[in-house]
Amino acid sequence: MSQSANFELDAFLPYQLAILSSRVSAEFAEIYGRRFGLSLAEWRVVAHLSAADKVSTREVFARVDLDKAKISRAAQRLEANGLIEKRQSAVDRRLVEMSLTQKGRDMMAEIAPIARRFEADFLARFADGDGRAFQRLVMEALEASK
Amino acid sequence: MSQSANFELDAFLPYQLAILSSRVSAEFAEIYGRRFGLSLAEWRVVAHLSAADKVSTREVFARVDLDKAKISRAAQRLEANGLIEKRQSAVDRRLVEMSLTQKGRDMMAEIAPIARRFEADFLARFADGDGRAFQRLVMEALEASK
DNA sequence: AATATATCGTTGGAAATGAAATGAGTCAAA
DNA sequence: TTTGACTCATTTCATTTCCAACGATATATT
Repeated sequence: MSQSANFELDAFLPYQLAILSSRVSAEFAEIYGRRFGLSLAEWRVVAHLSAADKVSTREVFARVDLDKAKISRAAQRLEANGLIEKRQSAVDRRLVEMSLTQKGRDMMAEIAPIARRFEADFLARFADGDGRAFQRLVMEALEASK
Repeated sequence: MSQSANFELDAFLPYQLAILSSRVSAEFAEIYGRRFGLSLAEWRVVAHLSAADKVSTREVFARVDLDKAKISRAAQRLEANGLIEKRQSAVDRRLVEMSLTQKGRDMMAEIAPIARRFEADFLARFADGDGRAFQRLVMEALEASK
């Protein structure tokens, strides 16, 4: 009998990782969704903008793991809601430079501590120093899979 | 100036986790997609069935982190392709019992070692014993977030 | 038994998604 | 300086997804 067909999905790391990630994301999305009406794509865009302003769609695209169409649509909604500004780059007129408005910065100033707290709470679920170890290993895996 | 608005998305664990998970899933999906024409949902269903046969949609739903509609549609395609069988449960006629056909078992017998190899290769990217440590911590996190 | 309530899997339809097409702009080579 | 090959952001369109409704069945209450 082919015993190798007997496969334990639960013990399969890619699956475990997917479950963990989707749970954590869903938990956090619940917060910024309920509180600020943001979608995941919108959250990522404003979060990225808060660190590096004057950013083109293309740069966001390169850094944030969303496809161009999603970013473009997220940016449209963010602009409509007054959270970001978009303007054509003077240097290269194909590029759209996005930046947070004051309203956008205010919102990020509210979300940032909530996000940090969320992360801290998550890490606190681990025993002892395991939280930090976990984060270190996640970063190691990210480096290795680039 | 509100410095707390300055948020480093790259260093935010939920984001890191999402990136890592989607990269790993995409890599593996490439394999079962190209080689067996399976979607993610289909892969999960057959993988789950390989360990526990005679399973209702509802049980798959409970264990596999997919919504009912997706499972139902995945099962339809799998049945159409002769990989699973569906029959009404004699005990409770609302339930649909799914199980792998011989063809389905054969396919899983092919995929299983590929999956195990994929996982091993991924773990080997880590330094030293870090791979096992990582998997242990992922499981710890899953337990803690139930 | 009759009725009400809950659960099962599937389906319909609105919304989201992603791949490719589009149109505007840049740049290099002849 | 014209041509052609690229690149950028948006839009289009076919597909997928998700939620809620549905019909069928089961269970609890009267």
